Amino acid sequence: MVSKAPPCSAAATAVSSTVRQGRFGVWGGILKKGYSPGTVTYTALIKGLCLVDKVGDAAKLCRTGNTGLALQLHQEMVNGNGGLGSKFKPNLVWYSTIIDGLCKEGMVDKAKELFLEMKGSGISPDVVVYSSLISVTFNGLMNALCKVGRTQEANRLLELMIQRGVKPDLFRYNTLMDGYCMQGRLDDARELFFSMANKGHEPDVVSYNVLINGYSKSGRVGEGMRFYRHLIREGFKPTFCTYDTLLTGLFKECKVEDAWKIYDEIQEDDPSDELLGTEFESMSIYIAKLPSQDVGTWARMHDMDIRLDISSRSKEYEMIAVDKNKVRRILWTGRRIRLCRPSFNIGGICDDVFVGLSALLLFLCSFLVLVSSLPFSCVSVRGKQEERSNDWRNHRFGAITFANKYDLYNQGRKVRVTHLDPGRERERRSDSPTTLDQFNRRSTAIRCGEFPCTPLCSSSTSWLEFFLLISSDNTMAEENFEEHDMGGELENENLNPPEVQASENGSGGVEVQKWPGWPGENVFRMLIPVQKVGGIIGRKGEFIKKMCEETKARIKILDGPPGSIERTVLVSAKEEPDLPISPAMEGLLRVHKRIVDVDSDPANAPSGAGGMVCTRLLVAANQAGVLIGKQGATIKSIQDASSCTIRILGGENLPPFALPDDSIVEVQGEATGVHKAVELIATNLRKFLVDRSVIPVFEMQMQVPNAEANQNIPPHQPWGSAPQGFGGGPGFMPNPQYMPPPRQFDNYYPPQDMPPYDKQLRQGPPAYGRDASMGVHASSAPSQQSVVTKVTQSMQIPLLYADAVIGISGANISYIRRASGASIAIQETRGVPGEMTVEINGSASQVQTAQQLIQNSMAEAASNTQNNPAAPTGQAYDYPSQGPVYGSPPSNLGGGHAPADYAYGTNYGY
DNA sequence: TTAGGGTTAG
Repeated sequence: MVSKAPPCSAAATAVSSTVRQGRFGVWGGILKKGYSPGTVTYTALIKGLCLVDKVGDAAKLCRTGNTGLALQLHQEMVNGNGGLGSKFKPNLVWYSTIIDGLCKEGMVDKAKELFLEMKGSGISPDVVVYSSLISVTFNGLMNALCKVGRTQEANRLLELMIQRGVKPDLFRYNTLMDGYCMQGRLDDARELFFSMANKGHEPDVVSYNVLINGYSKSGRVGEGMRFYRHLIREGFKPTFCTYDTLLTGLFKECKVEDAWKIYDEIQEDDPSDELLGTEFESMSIYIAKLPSQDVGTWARMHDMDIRLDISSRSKEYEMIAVDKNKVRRILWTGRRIRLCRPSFNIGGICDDVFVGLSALLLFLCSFLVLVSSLPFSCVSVRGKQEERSNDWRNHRFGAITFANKYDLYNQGRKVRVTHLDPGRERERRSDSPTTLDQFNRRSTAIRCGEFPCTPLCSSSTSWLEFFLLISSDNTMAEENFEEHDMGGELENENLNPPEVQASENGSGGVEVQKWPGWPGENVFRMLIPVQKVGGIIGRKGEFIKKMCEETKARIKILDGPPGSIERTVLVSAKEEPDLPISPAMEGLLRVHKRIVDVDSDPANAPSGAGGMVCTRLLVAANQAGVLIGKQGATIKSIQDASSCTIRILGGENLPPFALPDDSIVEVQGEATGVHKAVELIATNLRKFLVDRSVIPVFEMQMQVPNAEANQNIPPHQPWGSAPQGFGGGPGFMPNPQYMPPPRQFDNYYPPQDMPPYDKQLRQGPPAYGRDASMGVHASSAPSQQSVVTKVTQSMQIPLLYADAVIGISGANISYIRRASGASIAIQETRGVPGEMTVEINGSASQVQTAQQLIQNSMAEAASNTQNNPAAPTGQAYDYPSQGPVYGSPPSNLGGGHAPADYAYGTNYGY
């Protein structure tokens, strides 16, 4: 702020005279320009305003951090001394404004003093004055140290207001309800809601929002939903806040399916895109906690066209395409591509310097494209690289895939690639349009020489971005974007010089090869128990050799880390698009046949064939997404056709040698069925093609031991054993609802990619497996809800620690809620004085995180107490109890009673 | 007759 006030005395004189002449505009302009007047000037201005009956404006000046001055002037007025005092007496507006200013600055006692003084001088406070005091009193309630006293104070004040004939207005009711909600007194809030109409105030949308918010925060979102339905029935238009609070509650309580329904409703009811143009915080919170392995949910969110804010996008990749006519944004997760509404979030982009830079570049590119006559299109591929992963490849491969997918090279387009590597704080770009071959060679150089598969920079994440400037007048039609999956992470990377080949297409014609290595290779990875390895290789390699010869597939059993119970069989072969079963599929099925001893002729089936077997395939996350299909349709159809149970597993189920983005497809059932399922799975996955040259990379990476991250995994199910129930395998806890009380955890911070304690708490298989195995055919709503298994845990905490756990203004508990994602309710422990019950609800990891954070808070408080024995006292807290458990709720409140039923006690101590 | 205050979400 500039401080260039004219010399004080001169200014004061100038102001006084200016103001007296009513020329406020001049001074308003000066103030707006950033001049900071000195006290003398201010005083002169305020006095001048008062004298010309602009009391409100004068008092407003006092409120902007000038309460001291205001009080001084006030005193002058009251005492009647000095120039102002003799001419101006404080009136209702003056008091009102000053009191409000004091309240806002936390000087409640001084505000009270003025309140009394005002009444003493015969000025009756009106609803505005009461409101300021009540608001501050209620806000003060959030302060864990004194809220009990403040509740009563606020109630008394309200009562006084009513007694004096000052009627609460709609705002007041809403404030009051919110106050009750903040205290967890939801039943009181609810009663007040229903009693409002009787007092001549129909609830408005804010009234509903307050209650929905209250219920959402207290883990009673079901009731929040009822109010939401009520709101709709009454013909109100929900606001952004309605939805965001409701969604927050639904996500907190893991009612994901309901949340999606609400989101659908928003889409239906919001054709103007008013609401959807804003990013839902609730979504972001949910998404931030969504495991990247949860492909189904990700895919579904993209199907639903859910917008993500910038932080949520860090989990995925974003492509922005600009061509001469259209600007499009494409969200791309798990390499599934989705076209979104064209929009740029400038505000969000500014959150991140690099992203801002990228956006700038992109805009420059788009500017070029749009204003110049150059027939260029610009495509940006970017994403956040996570430490210890090889995600950087995805971006580059994404760029290549993009170009390949739209056959840009073959159409004679030239592609200019710009790559930005902020981790190294330098920019690298190719200055001339490249051919595919040049591009590939450059990519190879990047991959081999300049991009180790280790963190690019010291921070845990860094942004990577590629720009393609594609010389074209081609229109990348929207439908092209819509339906394409982007294929595997290594898809269509071509490092070899172009070969000129021809292959027959389905109609018998000859089609020139589209790009070198076209169409690429199928790669399948099957996990097998080590004891089955011999059965595949055969004596002197006879089996494996024969299988390779007969199927034309490459079959390799990868080395595993010492002691591992599983090995990977990698089967690859060039795709033959016209064959119903590609060579690699054939190879995979042959290997599988050896594993499960299944015979194509059931008559020759060995005795084991009728038993239950379990086959596991390793697939990239995006492949798992494809297998699941829209609403789980694909996985269901495979299960139906094969009579098997198929589950997609991730996280702790992965073997140590799995790649970061891998999932397991586990098929359980009768051997013949499992074999059929494997065939169907392979059929679905054959469209994921990689260039031959990257297969060794695959092999190499899978043979790099990564032991420490996975050492504690419970042993996998024994091969071929009967499918287990949903209780989890050995090493899993039973239903966590009945777990013993939590212990102290020594190391809270888990490895980065692993949700804490999921290993211990996970119950049952992931949702898709479960839904499918239960034979759910109801097409309307497959239970996505179970994607996050809900757990409830209670902790008994001495009230001594209430302050530590809740924090000032609930700051700690809010933080814990937010950090853990769990829904946390605190209430008195019935029958145990001096203790409170903290009920935590959420996914296993959320609950565990919350528990740990609570314990941390307590431990910290305990150590502080040791250092400072005067610290926490055993004060009882009522935050945030559910229902009117604490204190004495206002008697006869609401519930259809007459207005006269408002009785808040009688003595108000002002 | 009005000023003056302003509720929910992040």
